[in-house]
This record gives sequence, structure tokens and C-alpha cells, in this order.
Amino acid sequence: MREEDSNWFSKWEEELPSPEELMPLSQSLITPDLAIAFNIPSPQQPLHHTPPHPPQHPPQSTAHSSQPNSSAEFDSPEGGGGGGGTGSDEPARTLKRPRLVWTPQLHKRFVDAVAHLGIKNAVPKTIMQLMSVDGLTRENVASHLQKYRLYLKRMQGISNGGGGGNNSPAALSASCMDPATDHLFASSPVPAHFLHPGRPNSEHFLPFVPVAAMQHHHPMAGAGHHHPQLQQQFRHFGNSPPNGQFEHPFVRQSPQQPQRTPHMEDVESAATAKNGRKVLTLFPTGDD
DNA sequence: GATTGAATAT
DNA sequence: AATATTCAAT
Repeated sequence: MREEDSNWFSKWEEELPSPEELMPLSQSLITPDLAIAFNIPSPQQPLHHTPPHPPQHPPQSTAHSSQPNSSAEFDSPEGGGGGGGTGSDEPARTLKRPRLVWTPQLHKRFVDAVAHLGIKNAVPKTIMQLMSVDGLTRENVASHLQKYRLYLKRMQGISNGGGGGNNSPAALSASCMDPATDHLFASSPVPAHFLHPGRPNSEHFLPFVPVAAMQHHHPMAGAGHHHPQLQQQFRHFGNSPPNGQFEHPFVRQSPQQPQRTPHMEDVESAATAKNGRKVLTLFPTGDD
């Protein structure tokens, strides 16, 4: 019984990136405030191929405006143009950054970080540091963590109390549950220890990862530096489970989009923000 | 005062 | 539904 789950998570464990592996992965999520605040000297736009952006509003949020005049590209927090009252003194403060979109990749980093820290130390700040995602805020993590905990709790309930007969590992149950398959959460494996808080037997978590997450990137140390790899608009993807979680091997989207092999490198962002809400989706590059 | 976690709001 | 923001407790 436990051997089975020990088996799967053993596999999972192998995939776990060591702290060092985790660290170097520096995502690029540029904080809007910073971008504007520092006038974004020249983020070097990587020049993606044909930015299919004609009909969209060119500007946007965070970062990267090639145009030096990054003054009022944002809609002011308050009536950007409407009221006209505020006038003009403190722009880059109280700006609302676009909603963060938790992509499967990003979520995976999250889970890995939590796994390495252990439930006890897995608090927003620490997780955030471990993840080392530039621009990711503690609030972002906290919010996600809250939901993640709910998800775990839900699973625990199902795995031992629910139907009765069902006692397989939560991960398994989750996979089998179509209706409740939380898309995002189900896409990454759940550490066994998470589901079994009280299991002295599985006492083998790392002592602690003194990862020096506090990197040396000063906000003002010259705004123009890294390569902003941030994208906006959300992307919809059939996440391809790295290890073995199956999703929907068959179901594919409508016959209009050419199926491209699982290559996510320069993903295109095709988004239909119905609301016009700006969202940030960051892609992990080279890590998975 | 800073963080956390839950409630609440968008 | 998914994130953000607020709020009380630590």
C-alpha cells in the first residue's frame, strides 16, 4: 500500500531540483512599478517574431515599452484620463499590477519550493524567496498558497473519509476525478508528506535549504539589465505533464489550431481578455 | 512593525 | 473561478 505511493513519490523526488537548481532559475517578471518608476531605460526587447499585436493596444503594462516615453502609458489608477484631478505627481505608486497568472510551470516551482521547505516552513515569504521569481510578490504567493492548502485539504478529506472504499493516494484520486480535477493543481504532483501530516515513518525531508534567495539585484542598480522575458496576456496551453500525470490525451482543441508538438519555447500569447484586464503570464525558460 | 492566514472583494 | 485585497491575530 504505502509502497505504491512510496514508489511514485520516489520518482517524483528524483525530479526534484536541488536548491541550487532551483535558484539559478531566474524568472523574469518585471514589476510594473519598477519599470515605470525607473523609466525602463531599455529592457532590450528580445524582438519576438512578429508580434501579432496589431489590433491590440500596443502598450501595456509591465515593462518593455520600447518607447522611451513611458510616462502615461498606464491607465492611471484613478480615472486615467477622466478625472484629471490628480494631475501629476505620484504616478508610479499605488499602481495596480496586472493579475498574475499561475501557469503550470509557475505552479510547479511553487510546489517544489513548498516541498523543499516542508509544510512547516512553507510560508509565503519563504516560498517566494525560494521560487526566485522576479516580480512575484509575497501576496501573490500567499493567495496561491491559501488555495493550494484548500486543495490539499479537500484531497485529504476524500482520500480517507469520503466515499469509504476509496483509499488510494490522493494524487491518484485526483487524477481519477474528472469533475473536480483542479486543472492547475492536478497538473503537478502532490508531495506525499503533504497529505500525511502525521506520518513519522516518512521522516526524510531535507533539513533546510539555506538558499540565498536574496539575490543581489538591486532595483536601482541600473534598471537596464536582465532580459525581460515577461509576457502579458494569458496563454492557454495543454499542459504537458512532465512525469506521467495524464491529462486528456485525446481531447484536443478545435480544428483550427495546428497542433504543435510540445515545444514551449517562444510561446505565443493569444489571449482574449474579455474584460481588457491585463494579466501577466511568465514563462519559465528552460526549466521544467 | 512585519508576516501570516483566513475572510472578503473584484 | 482565479487573484487581489483586507483584516485580525501573532
